[in-house]
Amino acid sequence: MLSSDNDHGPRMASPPPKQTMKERILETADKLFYLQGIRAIGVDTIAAEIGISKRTLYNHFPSKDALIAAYLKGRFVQPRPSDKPPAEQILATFDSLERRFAAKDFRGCPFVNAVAELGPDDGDHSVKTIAIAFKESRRIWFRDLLQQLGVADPEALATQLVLLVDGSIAQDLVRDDPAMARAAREAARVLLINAGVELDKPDSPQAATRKKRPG
Amino acid sequence: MLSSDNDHGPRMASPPPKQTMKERILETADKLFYLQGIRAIGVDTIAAEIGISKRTLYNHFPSKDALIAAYLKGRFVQPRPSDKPPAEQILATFDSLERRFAAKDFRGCPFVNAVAELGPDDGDHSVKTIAIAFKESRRIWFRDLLQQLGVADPEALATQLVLLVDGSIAQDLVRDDPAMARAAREAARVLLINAGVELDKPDSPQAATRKKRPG
DNA sequence: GCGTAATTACACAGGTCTGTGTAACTAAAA
DNA sequence: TTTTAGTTACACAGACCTGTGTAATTACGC
Repeated sequence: MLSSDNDHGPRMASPPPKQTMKERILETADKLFYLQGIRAIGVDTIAAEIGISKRTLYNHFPSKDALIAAYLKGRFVQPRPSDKPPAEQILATFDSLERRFAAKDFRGCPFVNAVAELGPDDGDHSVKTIAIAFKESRRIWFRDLLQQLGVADPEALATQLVLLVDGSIAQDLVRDDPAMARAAREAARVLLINAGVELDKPDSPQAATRKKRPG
Repeated sequence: MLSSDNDHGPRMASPPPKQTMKERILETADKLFYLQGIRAIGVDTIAAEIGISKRTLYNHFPSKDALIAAYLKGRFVQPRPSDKPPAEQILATFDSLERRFAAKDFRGCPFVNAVAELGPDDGDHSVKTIAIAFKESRRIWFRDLLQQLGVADPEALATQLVLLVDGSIAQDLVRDDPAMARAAREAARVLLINAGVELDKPDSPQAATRKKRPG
């Protein structure tokens, strides 16, 4: 008996993976869509990468558009709640970004990329809808933390923080420079301090000084 | 004398435009590439939009890649020098952004979009090279203005400002919300003030206050 | 063994894309 | 007029794309 690479059957009792076929397809689509681009990857490529027939792929997803939507929905993960102080959580966001930038397989924000790629031709508009929901969820996450910190205008500051996040992502996408995350972190520190948030670790005695203007 | 590139020669007697065929192609490619996406637009579509044959297009550009490169190079425009005070110029950047966001035909940063669309399959890597050069030129523009203002670390602050620019662009791309530019402007104001820059118009008495933390 | 359900191989329709080849046409320059 | 250069119409190659149809195969539960 061959039982090949996992085990057998429709729901294969695979020792290591323990994945549904649908999960395997989605996982592979996620990798290729994100790394190479949605338009650049055809369903044949995905099926070939897994080693299945194109027909099997279409037995699990009715169309490529459905696969794209599933891909984006799968990328929509909420940050898990943390017991660390809110200010630390906020700054840790940028540390996490820096780590992801340093990774070889970082290719920007999948939602922004999808909107840029698919453009206004988004068939059922689900792509843009998902992208907007994701961006808003990030903003809300910041806002709630800022509310806990008691800042005067959490809505406005949360928006400014997501600008720094998305800005550093866009910059890193074209420049491949993880330092963009550090720059964003520094800017976020200034904005937080300006809003009255007390930060314990003054890890950079930057700015607030001013050279004399020549003239 | 060869009387430049429009005056006469093999061009058709077009009364109003006075454009080279090459310019017309590039102009149309620019519009379609930017609005619909590079991968979404074929050379046939561009030729049809102008009303010329595909053959003519290929007589002026050896390949679609060359046309893409020309499109991006054409988008690479330096901001013209201004005699306004540096701080005003910096903040005016965000006002200009807000105006562009409000326009119906704004679809994000063409360079970021191109990198996102073409991905790592960028044939001769010219796309990413151009994109990097553009982003850097923007940063340098900010940096030089900040140097004139005498801030302590113009390099770092310039980077933070471009993060706000690109962040607001990315956010507007998915959310279609020109308010992102205002949020970026407010954040830029805080960063400038924190760096010791004197701003004359305090157009928003925001932040710097802090509600009592519950607990 | 038998039934059931997933999967496979494979062909194919119909569309799009980039890029080329060619002969005829147009209009200005010489 | 003759030459020359740009343009046009049109066919076509070769590739890729999404999605379907079908009959054979596999491997399970019973």
